[in-house]
Amino acid sequence: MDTATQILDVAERLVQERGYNGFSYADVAGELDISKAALHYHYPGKAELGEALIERYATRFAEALVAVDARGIDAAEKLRAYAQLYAEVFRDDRMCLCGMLAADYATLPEPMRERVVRFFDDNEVWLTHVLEDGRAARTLRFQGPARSVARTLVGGLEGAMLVARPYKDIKRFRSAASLLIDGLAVER
Amino acid sequence: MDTATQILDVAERLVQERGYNGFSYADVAGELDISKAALHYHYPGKAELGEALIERYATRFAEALVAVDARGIDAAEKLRAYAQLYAEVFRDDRMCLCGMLAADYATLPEPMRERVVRFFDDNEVWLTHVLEDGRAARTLRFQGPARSVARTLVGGLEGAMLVARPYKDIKRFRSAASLLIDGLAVER
DNA sequence: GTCTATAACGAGATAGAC
DNA sequence: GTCTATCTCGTTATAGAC
Repeated sequence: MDTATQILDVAERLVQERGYNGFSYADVAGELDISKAALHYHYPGKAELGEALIERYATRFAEALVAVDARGIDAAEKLRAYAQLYAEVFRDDRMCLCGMLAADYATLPEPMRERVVRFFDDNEVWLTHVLEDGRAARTLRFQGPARSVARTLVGGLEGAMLVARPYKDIKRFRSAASLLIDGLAVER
Repeated sequence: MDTATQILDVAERLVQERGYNGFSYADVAGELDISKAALHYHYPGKAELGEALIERYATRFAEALVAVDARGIDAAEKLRAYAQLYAEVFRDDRMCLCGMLAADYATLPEPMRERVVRFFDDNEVWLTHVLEDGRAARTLRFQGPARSVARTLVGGLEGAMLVARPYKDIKRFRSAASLLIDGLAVER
């Protein structure tokens, strides 16, 4: 695997575990046994590395959502698949990259901020469509704008990860995710 | 106001805005126009300052919950009052102190970790009682253990703050909080 | 209690050799 | 592409005077 990718892998994990202000070039270089200078060759500064991290994470997440759409499952199942994406991130004590960066938001350079917001916007758009489809098909039941429910779901899942992480207990996360989603599914 | 309290006030805001790894003794000293050494006199190290921050925050929060109990309102109204506590924190771009520290959890000294977890535990206990009371009085309706719903609420509100903050939009927070809580209230 | 001065270390970044 | 060496600055912390 090429160095640039290895750097992203390590830095991604470190940000998800420790936050943007909780890791350094020295940490990444140390784990890969390369010099900090090599890191600066691939990513000129921490800001550029941060942008690359969000870019890759958001792209992969978007692809995962396309894959969910391609499964041909109903809206309620899509929501469960969506929560499952978060559950996979939660393993080995990671927070959602953009959830973590939302906490660090006030200290982020502007280009990173924009990409974090776009990540949430994209998630909301996808969820909004799923929710509207589900309501139309009567597999989901909720009141008010689908967009509001979508925002509640994004926040609810991000927060479930945030609070469950200190307990290192994925059941805590799964339990909250189920309550959030099953509350929307018809036949409860 | 004495210096120790002024320090807590400034440090609290900085942690809530920027995170534990996003502020420094120099930031606090600069805002108060005192020296860093004076800061070390009142709080020997960043870890001790951090402990004092959580201690005061958790105490005030617990007092606020006692005050809610003293109002003599029904369980559904108590939940709305609980969400209102979060809404007040959300003003001027602050995250819940312990929600922020949950993000920084991996980098915190052990004494701070314990207090963060205790904060969430205490919140869950209070909410669990409210939920059980509300279910018994038929002002709240939900399935499964009250403790699970309590955890979903804590996570949902923390996450709503986390995600709404980049948008600087309290309506985003209020909307999510309402959906979380009104979904539990009878007569929907 | 508060200051100045300074130590000790780490972070982000650059220069230039290989 | 990767290295060593170095720079500059910020951070946490201490010593000792006032």
